[in-house]
Amino acid sequence: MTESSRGRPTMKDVAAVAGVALKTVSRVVNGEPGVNPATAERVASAIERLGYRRNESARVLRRGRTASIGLVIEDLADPFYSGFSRAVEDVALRHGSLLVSGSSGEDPRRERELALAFCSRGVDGLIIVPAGTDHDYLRPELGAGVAAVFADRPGGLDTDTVLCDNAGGARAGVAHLIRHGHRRVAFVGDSAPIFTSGERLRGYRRALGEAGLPFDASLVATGPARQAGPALVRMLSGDDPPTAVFTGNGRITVAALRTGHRPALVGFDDFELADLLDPGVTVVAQDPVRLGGTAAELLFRRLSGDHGPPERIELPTRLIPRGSGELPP
Amino acid sequence: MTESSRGRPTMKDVAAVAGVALKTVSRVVNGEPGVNPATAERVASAIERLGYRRNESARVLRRGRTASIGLVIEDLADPFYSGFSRAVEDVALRHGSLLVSGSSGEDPRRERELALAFCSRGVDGLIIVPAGTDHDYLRPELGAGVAAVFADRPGGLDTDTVLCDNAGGARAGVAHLIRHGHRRVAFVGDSAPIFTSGERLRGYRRALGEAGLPFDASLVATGPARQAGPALVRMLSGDDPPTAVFTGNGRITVAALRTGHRPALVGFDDFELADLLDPGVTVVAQDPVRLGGTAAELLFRRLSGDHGPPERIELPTRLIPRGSGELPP
DNA sequence: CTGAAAGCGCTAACAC
DNA sequence: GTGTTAGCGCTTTCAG
Repeated sequence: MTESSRGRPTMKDVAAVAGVALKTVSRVVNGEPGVNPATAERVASAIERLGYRRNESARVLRRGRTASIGLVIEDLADPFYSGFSRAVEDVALRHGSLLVSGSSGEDPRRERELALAFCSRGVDGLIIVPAGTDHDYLRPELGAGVAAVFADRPGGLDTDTVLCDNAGGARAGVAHLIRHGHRRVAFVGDSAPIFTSGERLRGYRRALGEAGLPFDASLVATGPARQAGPALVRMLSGDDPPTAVFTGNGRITVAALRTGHRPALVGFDDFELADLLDPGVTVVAQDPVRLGGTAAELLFRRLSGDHGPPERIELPTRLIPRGSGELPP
Repeated sequence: MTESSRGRPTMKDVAAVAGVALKTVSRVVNGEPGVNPATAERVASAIERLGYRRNESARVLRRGRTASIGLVIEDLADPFYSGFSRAVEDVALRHGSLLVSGSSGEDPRRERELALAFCSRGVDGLIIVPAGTDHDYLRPELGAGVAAVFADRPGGLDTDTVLCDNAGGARAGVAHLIRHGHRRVAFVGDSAPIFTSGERLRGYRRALGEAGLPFDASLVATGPARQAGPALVRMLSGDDPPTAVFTGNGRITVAALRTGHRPALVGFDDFELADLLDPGVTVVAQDPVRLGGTAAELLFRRLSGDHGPPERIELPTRLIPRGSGELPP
């Protein structure tokens, strides 16, 4: 062994073996110009022989940038977010960055912990699906040069944000049901304080209003997905039950399907096999891959020096009729 | 501003503000014992005032450990791996570690790149779902003290490995079809060189053998998931078609369902909504969450100093009859 | 084209 | 209890 005792070889070890100065090794490792090809060759073979690999931690300490970005989402196991994350990963890869990620589980404290832990590790930028609304904790980090993009929901800071058209999508979905003759349309959605849930509820009310239908609070149920099924069953077995249901996200749509009841149904979010059920499930689809990709592109644009004013991008949704939304009352 | 020019405040800055030595700040930040409560309080308030946060890169450079682990999977967007990843994340969180992850896309070169990039960043350990079979590239890293666990498939190195009982599961699934009267059972699976695919095919053959049925190569199709549908259709429309199909993974099961044909079917891997289709899809379920959790626990056990011989754990599968596997020939 | 020296922010080892 | 010193492995000056 040539290197100093146990542990990985360092540039110093490589330099010793190649018979050059440490700085020359650095030049070769980083592909800097201005090294004699013969020297470079000697260094390269020393690197090979020693199995040398650059220590990123040391490099980061010196340079300040890590070529990594942090991602905070709600739950990696949710298909929506896993597609989203994969898109972010792909963009990161294309920009030579690694991805550090964590799930907040809709807990603002955990979101904060994760984001700050990522910053401590010197990520160059953050993509955050906000669990909370207060993001003052990020101020010092942004001041220190970390870029941040909010995705899926707006955060409590004026930075780049990528959303999808929640209200418009919900409005289109509910209007679709009304167009098919329904006058009592229920809304079963996520917990009310969640931004996307509120927006979708807003779209629901708007569609009702535009059709001249009254808003009936007894037709609205919001809460965690696991309560959605029972809530829907209660509604359907009450007096003057709804003939159609709009579900506020993919998990709730599935919960609704599991109740065994089959009212006319349009759900927010597309999901695998929606087309194979009987009837096929009509959905308002958003595109998690595009959402993630857009957020990541925005982030890397900032990282490469764009200092324009914060952008707010809203992606469109798409209504996909498959049968359940076209059932008559 | 008290701290040196722009950029984040350092321990030095905190020390200056608190009127103590740098080392005292270090003690407080790391919760080391032996600091006068009053002093600690002064330091704490200086930290608060300055918005100080410990620089992990510097800490890592000094200590050698990062409190982070690396995860290489096939595709984060695949529900199987997203459940798996989430389980790893949860265990990592419990051990105070962050997760750096990347998708190999079944490309051994990319697997290697990711794993080595993680090592360069000083991850304490790796969990790898091998895309390739040669893992010599990891030898220097293991030598330098990085722990590694292979999951879902064995790697080319004698380290801890967590698999599921692929052959046994497939055998049980195929036997189930045979028990329901089928004598011509097709196998549609993933590309042959993939470990899990080979094992499942082995289980298929074994079940045939045990039932005294001949192996007929024309009833076997292996390849990427997108070719599975057409291959199945070809089989079903040939002379003497199969009356039942065993599909080798979740994606292929879905592809089979999309063909519109409805032979008796048992699929490897459970998937959401399998029970809501008509008929419900009988599956051999493995548990990605348990697989990921087990791999992570194994890794952290090594990281906390267990030097026992490499373990190889095989998790059981579970046959879930739902209708499609009980159809008569 | 190549090298020597300084120092990134922190922790480990040892004083006081 | 607290402070001083050295140095982790690298990049950044600045000199040859």
